Amino acid sequence: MKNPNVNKQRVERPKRILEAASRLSTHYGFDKTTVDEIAKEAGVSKGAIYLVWPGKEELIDALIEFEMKKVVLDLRTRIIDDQTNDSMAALYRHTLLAIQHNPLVSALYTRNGKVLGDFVHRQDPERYTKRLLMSKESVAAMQSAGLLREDHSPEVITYVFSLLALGFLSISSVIPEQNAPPIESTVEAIAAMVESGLTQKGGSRKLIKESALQMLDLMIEQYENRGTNDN
Amino acid sequence: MKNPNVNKQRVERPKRILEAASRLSTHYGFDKTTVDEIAKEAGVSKGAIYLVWPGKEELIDALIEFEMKKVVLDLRTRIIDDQTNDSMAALYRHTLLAIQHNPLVSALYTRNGKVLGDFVHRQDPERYTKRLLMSKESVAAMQSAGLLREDHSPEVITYVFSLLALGFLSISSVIPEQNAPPIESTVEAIAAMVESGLTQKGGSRKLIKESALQMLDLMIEQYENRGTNDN
DNA sequence: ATTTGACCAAAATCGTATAATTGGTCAAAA
DNA sequence: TTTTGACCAATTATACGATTTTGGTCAAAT
Repeated sequence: MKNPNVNKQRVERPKRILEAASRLSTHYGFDKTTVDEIAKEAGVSKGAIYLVWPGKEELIDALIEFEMKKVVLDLRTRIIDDQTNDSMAALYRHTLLAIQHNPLVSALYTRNGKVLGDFVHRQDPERYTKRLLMSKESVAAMQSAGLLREDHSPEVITYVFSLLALGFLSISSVIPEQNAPPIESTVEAIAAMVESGLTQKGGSRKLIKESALQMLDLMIEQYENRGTNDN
Repeated sequence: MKNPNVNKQRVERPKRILEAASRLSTHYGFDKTTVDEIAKEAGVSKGAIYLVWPGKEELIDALIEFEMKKVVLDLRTRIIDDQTNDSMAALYRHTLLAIQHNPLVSALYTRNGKVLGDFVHRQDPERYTKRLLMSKESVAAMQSAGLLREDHSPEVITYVFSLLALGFLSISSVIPEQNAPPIESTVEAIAAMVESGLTQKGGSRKLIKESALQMLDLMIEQYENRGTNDN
């Protein structure tokens, strides 16, 4: 406790382990990645992992949360950095790209069995069906704020957002990337479609960015609280 | 040859076999369905099947063509019957519903391994990636005719059409149907989105229907020619 | 001239004994 | 006190022979 380096080392260790697990899992899948390999990759012993989590299952849980948080943080900076275009389209575009940029979350979303393995599926199927896209509630809130059209129910809009993302993320396995147009133009077209088809004209651009960031900060806060808790 | 019933019986038999194969394959998948079972279900002997096709592989090929043709015919009647709404939105809506209505084609589109089995994947992967949705060429033609927006390339629009359909068809495996909004409202929202996001305002409604039917008739003709050929 | 179904070789499946791997533990080292 | 890694039980992979299933054939029946 005297040496702050030791303390820092200790609090950063779970993170290092998760990063190792992330690297290996994206490459070989959850099932094919062993606890031993993760330990080796993280430069710690196997026992050290069991000092943090009671079992591999809980490690995977933590890994998924970790990756989801990374995506949310990535999305946050994408939105903040983009100062030229505070539109609903831009918001959705950044969301798609942020998810696509993260292989594990992408696999989780598309239910890619190769990466997820049987591991994740064995449990109750609902467990990993966490919402990354806007929730029904957020959509409803945005409708009230005059940002999204109100002639579709929040359920339907949320559903369309999801299916659009799913299609975007899975299409590469049907149409090989070499036959596909550049991602940028695709995302651009999707975003434009969402903009003209689902948003309310004349909504405050400032409000869009604000409420999006508010939503994300809430999610980040939730991740942080959960991470602090026992597990 | 004297009795016309015999002749009719003969020409209809391949169809009966395909229908039997269709029934069994949608239920058990290609792999789990045996040639013998198909013969039993169709009320013919196994040899009779080999009188029509040289092997199971060719039977599956024929089955897929058969189902695709069914979808195209279904789509055709949907479009013709819908006299109230000759919009691009309606066209796309009918397409989605027609595909979704056919389990085999739906499985082919979403690459559902349970139904397709290893059988279809063993071959060159391109083989069964036939376009059902509008081709690049059709899209380009519709752009020239002022029906689709020209600020996206034909490739991008085709790609977005595909990914949207893929998302629509696969979402049920991620979000269970009980948690989903009614299909009608979903399709409605998607169609509205396509309409406002990808179509050119002021395009002739008559032209939309006309060119759609023209395209479908061309496809049907192609199926018919192929069916007449040797195999 | 057609159609059938018993028949066959090849492939898939099953049963199982053996070997290798892996999640998890804990006495010992640091 | 904290961390490690040899160790173990249990699960999973492998090998392989026996058994069943299945795609495909063809002499016989219709």
